[in-house]
Amino acid sequence: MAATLQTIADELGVSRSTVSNAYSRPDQLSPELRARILEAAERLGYPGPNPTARSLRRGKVNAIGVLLTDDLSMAFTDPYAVAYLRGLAEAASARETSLLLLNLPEDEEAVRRVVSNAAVDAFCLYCVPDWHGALELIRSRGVPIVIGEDPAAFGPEAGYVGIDERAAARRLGEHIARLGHRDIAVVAHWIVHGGVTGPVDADPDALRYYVTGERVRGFRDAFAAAGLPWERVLLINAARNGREEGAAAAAHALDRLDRATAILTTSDVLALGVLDALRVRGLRPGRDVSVTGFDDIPEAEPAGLTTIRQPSVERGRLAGEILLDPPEDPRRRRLTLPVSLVVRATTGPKPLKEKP
Amino acid sequence: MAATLQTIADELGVSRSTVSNAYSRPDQLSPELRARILEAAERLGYPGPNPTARSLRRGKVNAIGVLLTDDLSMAFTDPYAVAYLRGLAEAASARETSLLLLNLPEDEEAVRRVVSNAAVDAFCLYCVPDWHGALELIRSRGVPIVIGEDPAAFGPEAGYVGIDERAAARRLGEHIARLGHRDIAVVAHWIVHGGVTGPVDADPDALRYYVTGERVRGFRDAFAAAGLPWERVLLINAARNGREEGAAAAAHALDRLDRATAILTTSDVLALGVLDALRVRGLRPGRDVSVTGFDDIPEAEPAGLTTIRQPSVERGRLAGEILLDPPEDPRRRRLTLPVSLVVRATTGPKPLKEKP
DNA sequence: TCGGCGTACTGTATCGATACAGAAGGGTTC
DNA sequence: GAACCCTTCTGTATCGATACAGTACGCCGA
Repeated sequence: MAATLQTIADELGVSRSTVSNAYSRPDQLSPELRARILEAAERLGYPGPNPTARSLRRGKVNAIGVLLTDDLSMAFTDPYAVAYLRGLAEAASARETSLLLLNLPEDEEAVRRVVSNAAVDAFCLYCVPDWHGALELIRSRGVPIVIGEDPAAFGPEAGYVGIDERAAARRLGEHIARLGHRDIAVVAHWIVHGGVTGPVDADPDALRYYVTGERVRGFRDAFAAAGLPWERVLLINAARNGREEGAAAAAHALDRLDRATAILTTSDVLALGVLDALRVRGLRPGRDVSVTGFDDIPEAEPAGLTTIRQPSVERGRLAGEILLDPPEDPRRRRLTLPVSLVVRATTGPKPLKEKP
Repeated sequence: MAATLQTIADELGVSRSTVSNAYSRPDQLSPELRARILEAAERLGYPGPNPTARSLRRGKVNAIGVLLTDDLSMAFTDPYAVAYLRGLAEAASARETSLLLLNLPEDEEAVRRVVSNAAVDAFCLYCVPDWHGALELIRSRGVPIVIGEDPAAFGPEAGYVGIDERAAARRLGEHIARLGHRDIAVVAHWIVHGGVTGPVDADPDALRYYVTGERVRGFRDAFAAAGLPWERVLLINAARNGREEGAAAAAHALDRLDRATAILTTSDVLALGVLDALRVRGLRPGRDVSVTGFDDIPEAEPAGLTTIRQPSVERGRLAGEILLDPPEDPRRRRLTLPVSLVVRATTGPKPLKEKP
C-alpha cells in the first residue's frame, strides 16, 4: 500500500499534522524535525501530499478547463486559436495554474461525464460552437466562466473578453466597397453546422455560430450602406476553418463567368487558402481579385493580406486573469478590446476591364 | 453553502448513498426515486457530484499530465508536436480522459509546486529537454509514465513510444552522400541549451538533447561510412525549432565562399526556414543546394521537401493507449515504430560547376 | 513568582464523495 | 412454509489530506 502522511507520522512518532506542515507550511516546525520528516518520506517512498486530497480539502484544484470540440486539430492548427491559448496559458502559468483540455467526444452521454468529472476551478470557452450541448452542462457546474465569443451566451455573471466582431467586419466591408467592388463573395466557416464547403443561401440574421454570424452581418452592414443589396453577394460555406477549405470555397467564386472581384473571408486561414486558389489560377491578389482575412495571424503579413488585427494573445491572457484574479468592478470582467484595419497588398481597386 | 449529496439526501429523507447512486449507478435504485432525486438536485442547485471528492474516493482522476516548457508556443506551433498531441488527445478522449497541460514556470520552486500539485493518473513526456529538472520530480510522483524521446531517460518501468532516431537520420545522410555532396551543413535545434543561432563546435557524442543528439549522430554515421570526416561538416545551432531560426541558421551556411551544397536539418520546420533562405538568395532547392528535413509534416509535401516520414499522430495515440490500457506484455509497452525516407524535389546531385 | 508571549507540536473535525456489507420486503420455488 | 433470491435502500468506513483550536513548554520582564 502506498505511503501517506500517516505512514510517515507513525514512522517518526509525530502527528499527521506536523508531517503535513513539513510540506505545506515549513515555518510551522523546527528545521531539524522537517529534515527528519523529509528524510523518512524519501526512505519510505512517499511521493508528497496527494494532489487530489489536497484539492478536496483546500477547495481549489489550480486548473482551468478548456473545451475543445472533436476537431481538436483546429484548436492547435489555427494560429489565432494557438495565440489565444498561449495567452491563457501565460496567465495561468503565472499563477501556478494548469489548463485541463477537455476533448469532447461525440457521444452526448460521454460529454456529460467528461464535463462533470473535470476537476477545475473555472472554465474558459473559446472556439466552441454556440450550439454545443456542453455549454448547458458547464453552466450547471456553477464555476466561474469566461467566454471569448458570444457575450450573450451566458448571463452577466460570466466574464467576457472579446471584440466588436460586427463593427470590425464592417470596416473590411467598407474598405472593399470603397474600392468599387460590386461582385463580391464571402467565404465563412461554420455557416451550416455539419455542412459541406460550397455556396449556401442563408439569412445572415439566422446564422447560429456567433463569430461567423457577426462577421457576415458586419459585411452586410457595409454593403448595405454602400447601396449593395445582400442578394448580389455570393455566400460560401467552409466546412472547417482551414486553408484547404478556403481554397475549395474560393473555387466556387472563381470558376464561373461572373467571377467575383473581391472575396471576403471570416479568418486569415481561410483567406490564405483563397490566395492559394488565386495562385493556382494565375490570378493576381489585389489586382484581379481582392481578398481580405480576419485576425492578423503571423502568416498574414508575409502574405500581404489585408485584414483586421485583433489582440489574440491578449484575449487569452485577459480571460485567464479575469478567472484567476477577478476584478472587483464587474465592468472590468466584461471587456471589448479594440481592433484595427490593416490594409496590405491583397486588396486594390476593382479591375477596370471585364473578365476575359 | 453549496449543496452536497447530503443536502439532497436530507431534503428527501433518503440516504446519501442513494443519492450518490442516482448519479453513478442508476441501476441501483428505482427510476421513480431517481427522478425525485434529480428533481430535488435541480431545485436545490446541486451541480452533481464534486469531481475532486469523487476522484479522491475512486483513486482516479481521468487526466494525463503533459509537460510544456516555457516555450509553450512551440508545442502548438510545431506541426509535429501538434500531431503528437492530437494522437494523444484522441486516445485520451476515447477513454473519457482529459489532458492537463502543465506549463512549467521558470522558477524552480514553482515548478516543484506545479508538478506535485497536478492531479493526474499518468504523465506523458514529449518535446521536453532531457536536462529539465521536472523529470526527476515526475519520477518521484510514482505515477505511470510514457516517454516519447530518450528511451533511457527513465528506467524500464516507463513506457516508451519512439523511433530509431539515429538510424533514420543516417538514411538521410546516406541519401545526401550518395548524391555526391561533400560541402555539408547541419542545422540542429537545441544543440546548446540557451544558446544563440549560429555555428557551433560541438562533439556529437556530447549533445544533451536526445533527439538532436541522435539525429546528428546519425548524420555523422552516414558521412563516416562515405569517407566524409565530421570535421568537414558545418554544424549550426538553431536557438528554437522554428522556421525563422531555420532561415537564420541557413544564412551562416549560405553567405560564405565555400557555400554548402547540402543542408541537413533536424526538423521539417527548420528545413522550411532553410528553403525560405534559399528563395531569398535566388538559389534553387535540389539544384544549387539540397535540403532535407525530418518528420514529414503536412507542409513538407507541397514544399517538395525530402524528409523522413514518421508516424507522429500514431506516436501520441500509442503513448496514450499504453498509459490508459497498459498491455500485459512489457515488450508492448516499449515500442519503436518504423519510419521511411521520402525523397522529393529539394535534394539532387551535387551541382557540377563550382560556386560563382 | 507569576502573567504573558512566542515556538513547536498535537488532535479533532472536516472537505464531499464512493465502496461494500447488510437489511427489509416481496416474490418464487419446491 | 421454509429456503432462497432479487430489488431497493441504508449505514459505516474510508479515500488522504488541511484548518484550526488547543496544549506544553521555555523564556522574559516586573
